[in-house]
Amino acid sequence: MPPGPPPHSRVSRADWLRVARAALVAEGIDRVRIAVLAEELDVARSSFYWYFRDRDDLTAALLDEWEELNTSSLIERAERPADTITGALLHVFECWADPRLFDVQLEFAVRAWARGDDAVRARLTAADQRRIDAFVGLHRRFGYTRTDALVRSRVQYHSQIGMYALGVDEPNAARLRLLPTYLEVFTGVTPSKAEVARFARWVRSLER
Amino acid sequence: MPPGPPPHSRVSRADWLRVARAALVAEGIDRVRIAVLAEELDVARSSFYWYFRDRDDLTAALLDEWEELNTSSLIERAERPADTITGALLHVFECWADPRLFDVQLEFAVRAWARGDDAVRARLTAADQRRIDAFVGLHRRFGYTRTDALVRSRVQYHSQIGMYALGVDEPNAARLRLLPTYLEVFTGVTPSKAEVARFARWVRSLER
DNA sequence: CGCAGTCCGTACAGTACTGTACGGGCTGAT
DNA sequence: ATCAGCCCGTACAGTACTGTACGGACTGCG
Repeated sequence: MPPGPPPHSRVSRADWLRVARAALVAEGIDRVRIAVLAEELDVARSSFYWYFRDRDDLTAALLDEWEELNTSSLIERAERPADTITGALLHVFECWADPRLFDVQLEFAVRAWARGDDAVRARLTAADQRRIDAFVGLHRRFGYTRTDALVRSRVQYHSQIGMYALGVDEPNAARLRLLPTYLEVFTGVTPSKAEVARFARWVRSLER
Repeated sequence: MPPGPPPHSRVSRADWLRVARAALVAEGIDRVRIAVLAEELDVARSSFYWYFRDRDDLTAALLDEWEELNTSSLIERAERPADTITGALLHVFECWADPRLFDVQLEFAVRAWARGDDAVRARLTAADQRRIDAFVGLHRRFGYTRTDALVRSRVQYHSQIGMYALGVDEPNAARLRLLPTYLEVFTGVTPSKAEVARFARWVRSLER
């Protein structure tokens, strides 16, 4: 087992990161304030400077966390083999349905952050490119032309990001009802009832 | 002609709004600071309190500006008559191509702002609903089913918002090359060469 | 020409932070 | 038992703001 923190340690680096990430998600990077986090953790600010060099050190760690979490599962799902294009898309959709695979709140907090920080923007742009490339590869394996693969990848990825940007939150039942139509618009192909039903079962199994 | 400001007035309310909007767009609402704006305008902070009650008064005015600008032209274009569904969509696309009809930077600054402010979020959600409703009406006029109209409206609006969220900026030539494919994915209908060519001419006329 | 009203400079008090200095309690290892 | 090293409390100095008070310059109007 991993060596836990010494018992005389009131908070850990992970605790600072946890409350910082919560603040980033809830109110944006500008309101990630050491003084505020210290108050939430009920500890003196000087504790912070034990675990982090300064505030920049903390924000860099937050960005690393995001990069580690959100891009890998998306790419892994896009590369997973499937019998049909609609089935392949449904593999990707798992990321949009399961918060453990893709943290939407964190994603958008980082996007808002990137608006005022060029270094963050650069890492975000690179991540977007890697994700789109994986989507294009997925379509190419099913015989779409280069242009079709690019446009459909963009429409799919952009509309998902856009939906999150709008903060749409629909109950799963309504979303599943529209799912076949989404798949048909996205791919130009009618999905089989079986694969849609399988995905619907998977989503409902998540709810518990 | 409108009565200009008195000559002994160094700055106007519009000046304050202008630099505030620039700061909002560039760095987010949290960095719209009266002291900073005053320095940019090269005027004392006390001038601010002549034109605005306090900082909240300024941010409310910024939100009004956004609501006035960005939603009306989008809805107007969505309601404009057309011979084909693709032609109707091209009317809407004018907003995405002409910064005078839709200020993308302002739009996303407001979306980032809404993440940490419930009142802003409420106005944003209402605006999104009005826009989507206009899109759905457009599709219904061309015979799409309720479900199809809703899904296609969302895919179109969300993917546009998502593209902006990603900060994609492609040269017009590349974008126009992909335009027919986008239209076909969005509508399920192949656009005529004539309407695409007409739109391309209009875009290029904007560049000058 | 004087006056009412407009607009801004200066000054003050207060708030909310940042980073650093320093000391001390607590811990496990020797 | 003591000691090095970990972790945090307190205190200090500095920065970047906010809103208010007040006076004065400057304007068009009677």
